[in-house]
Amino acid sequence: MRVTQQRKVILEELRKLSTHPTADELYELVRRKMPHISLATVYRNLGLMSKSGTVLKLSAGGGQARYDGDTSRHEHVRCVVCGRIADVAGPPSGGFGEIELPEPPPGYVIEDYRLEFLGRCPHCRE
Amino acid sequence: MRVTQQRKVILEELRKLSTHPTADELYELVRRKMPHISLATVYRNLGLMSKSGTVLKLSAGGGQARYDGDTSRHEHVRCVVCGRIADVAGPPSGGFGEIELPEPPPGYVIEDYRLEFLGRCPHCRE
DNA sequence: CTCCGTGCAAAGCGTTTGCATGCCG
DNA sequence: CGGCATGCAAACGCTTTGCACGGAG
Repeated sequence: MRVTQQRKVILEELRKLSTHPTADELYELVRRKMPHISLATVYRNLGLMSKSGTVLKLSAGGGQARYDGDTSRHEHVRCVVCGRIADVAGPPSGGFGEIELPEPPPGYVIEDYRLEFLGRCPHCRE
Repeated sequence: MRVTQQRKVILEELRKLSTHPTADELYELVRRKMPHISLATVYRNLGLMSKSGTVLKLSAGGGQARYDGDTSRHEHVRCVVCGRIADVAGPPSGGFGEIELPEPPPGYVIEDYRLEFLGRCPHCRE
């Protein structure tokens, strides 16, 4: 995988953030450093980097995907109103962080889990 | 909320299934009973019913949403290859089923969680 | 010099919506 | 009969893709 200017800037900007931006939020930021980059390039590289495990893709429930430059196992809260995501301090003490995989339905294999908390962000609490 | 023929058939068909169909899978089934129903109606009603809590919308990670006629709290496995969903027998013993909500980030309120297991269905195990 | 990666624009996919008609209550 | 729900088709939002050019190795 070639090291292009675009890839470097995309990853740098993503890693600076703890806001779990959407592709186009990140695009806007990257554009300040590299005004003629295209949104397609941002999508393409976020796609590749999430497949290779360099970044995490937090696919929303129907809306836009959000991306996380921190790939260590940690949990998130998603605001049910605006979709914003924040890191949850934990993990454990509560028992998540290492959830025991259950008995799979016949024929299935269970390999992993996905846990996310739902709530409201400061901006959406009315 | 009016009781129309369409709504009755949609809900009946969904409740017959344990396959967690997508909107268009359900549309195909409903069409056998009601050939001139439109896909928009299926979407509209699944939307309304999931908002009112009559059915569960299991929003996929970017792909199509799937729907569940069983609204009691239970967990699912999603096949990472084809997206198919099955019920997990549990819950507990493993400690999920009642996950303790963690300390929220400053300003946030945490109200609920979403847990789903990832794996492979019988059809996608190569 | 060779290709992979890029920019641009158009296509794709699931879902939603505007409008005129139809049917529930 | 009044008004919400439907069917149809077009619009939508996010994401992906085809193509010709440009820059990394």
